[in-house]
Amino acid sequence: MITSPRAHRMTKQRQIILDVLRSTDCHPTADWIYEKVRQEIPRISLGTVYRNLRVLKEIGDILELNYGSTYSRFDGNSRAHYHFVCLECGNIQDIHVPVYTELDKAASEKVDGKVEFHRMEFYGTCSGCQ
Amino acid sequence: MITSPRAHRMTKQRQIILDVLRSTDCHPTADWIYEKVRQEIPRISLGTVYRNLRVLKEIGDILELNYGSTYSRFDGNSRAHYHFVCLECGNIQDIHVPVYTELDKAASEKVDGKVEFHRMEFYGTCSGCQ
DNA sequence: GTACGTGCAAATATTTTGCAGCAGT
DNA sequence: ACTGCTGCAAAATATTTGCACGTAC
Repeated sequence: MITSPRAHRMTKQRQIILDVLRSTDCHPTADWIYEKVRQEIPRISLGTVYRNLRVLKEIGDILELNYGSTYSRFDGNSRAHYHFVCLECGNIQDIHVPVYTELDKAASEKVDGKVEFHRMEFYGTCSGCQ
Repeated sequence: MITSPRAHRMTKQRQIILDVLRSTDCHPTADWIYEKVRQEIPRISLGTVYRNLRVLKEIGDILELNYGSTYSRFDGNSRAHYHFVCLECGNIQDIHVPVYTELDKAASEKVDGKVEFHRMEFYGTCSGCQ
């Protein structure tokens, strides 16, 4: 018998978590998502939110960000893109520039292994904090 | 009276923590550093290690990395450089390529704020995990 | 019907902090 | 001497997990 890859069920909880994440352009924390989803499913637990965020990340539907904080933020846009992090307020913006895939090749030659992709975060001060 | 910038004292603890971090090319966790420093100062506390890592980071002597883990890793090399993270084992290598400072300028034009620097991490599989 | 998913609560893991005494400058 | 720093222990924070029941497929 062939071991099939683990099937994922689209539960009401998982769907709404994904919807919440896709409907915002901020990069929320697990707790922010929890509060938001609770407006639709009041009895959902924080554990369920975390479990679903992990699954969605493994599937590749969302990204987990952890830039300088003790907690993670999540991004409903899984296409490769860069971020701008404000050093003052911690806010994160998406940056709309094409991804420099050629950098992976340059890095490959300097590394003991196989490079698959990269992430880049720009840091500075956002206009609100100037 | 002029408020002077807060002075930092170079204690035995702080010096040894910095020495430990500078003498390794791995990117250790706070706990790894704690165990290492304990060989020299057996009664040091983990709280002291965390407090000093924070100060050293603020001074700019070390870097705090948190790429995909629930815990931070630290880097005794504070000059700008890139990292290669193995997706299998979590190991981190330094990459010796010149830093692309021109990317900051390109990002500046797309961002609502002032870009000061960037960080980049390459992901893939290290040779030991192939 | 099967086995993945859920809610709940307790457990982990990591990092921070209050306090009284210690030590660098 | 002044004030930052330390060890200790407890607290705070974020995330994970065991369990019995629920539900997507």
